[in-house]
Amino acid sequence: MNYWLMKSEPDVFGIDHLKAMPKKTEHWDGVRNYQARNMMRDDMKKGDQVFFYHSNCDEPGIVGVMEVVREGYPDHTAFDPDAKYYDPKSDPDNPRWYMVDVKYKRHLKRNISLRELKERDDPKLADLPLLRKGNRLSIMPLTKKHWDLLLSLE
DNA sequence: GCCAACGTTGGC
DNA sequence: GCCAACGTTGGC
Repeated sequence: MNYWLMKSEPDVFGIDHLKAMPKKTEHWDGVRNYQARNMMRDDMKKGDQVFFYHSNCDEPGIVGVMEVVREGYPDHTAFDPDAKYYDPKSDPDNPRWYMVDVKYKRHLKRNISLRELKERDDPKLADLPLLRKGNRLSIMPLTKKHWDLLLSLE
């Protein structure tokens, strides 16, 4: 089992949106970054646990837990000229972008904010990608140690 | 293959 | 809104 963290802007698609979906499940579309694409296409497996992270908001941080319920498949929104993340270089015969389906599991008892994690300044969290300067990856792998440590803070 | 220009992310 | 830190594009 693998552990991940995925970022989304709460104004666009937050954890409450996910919870409100039928079956509390939604496809994670719109990722247009190759590193993140590769992880969704190749590495994310059914049953993997994922932190839902709210970015670009008043208090960026980890807000909940979800689970991968469908493994990588082509992101069809890339084929749609009217879609926000349309990419003419991706077509159904040779899809460039992939997504996974995730299911809401629960909110954390409290939000674990980025600010708090930085202030904590825990050496065990030093190599957490999230805390590394300039890291803009919207999907990142977590070690079980990081996962457990973060969960223990809730 | 280099690198300047440009676009995006995301914290602040 | 600003801007640092990237990633991508495309001319050469």
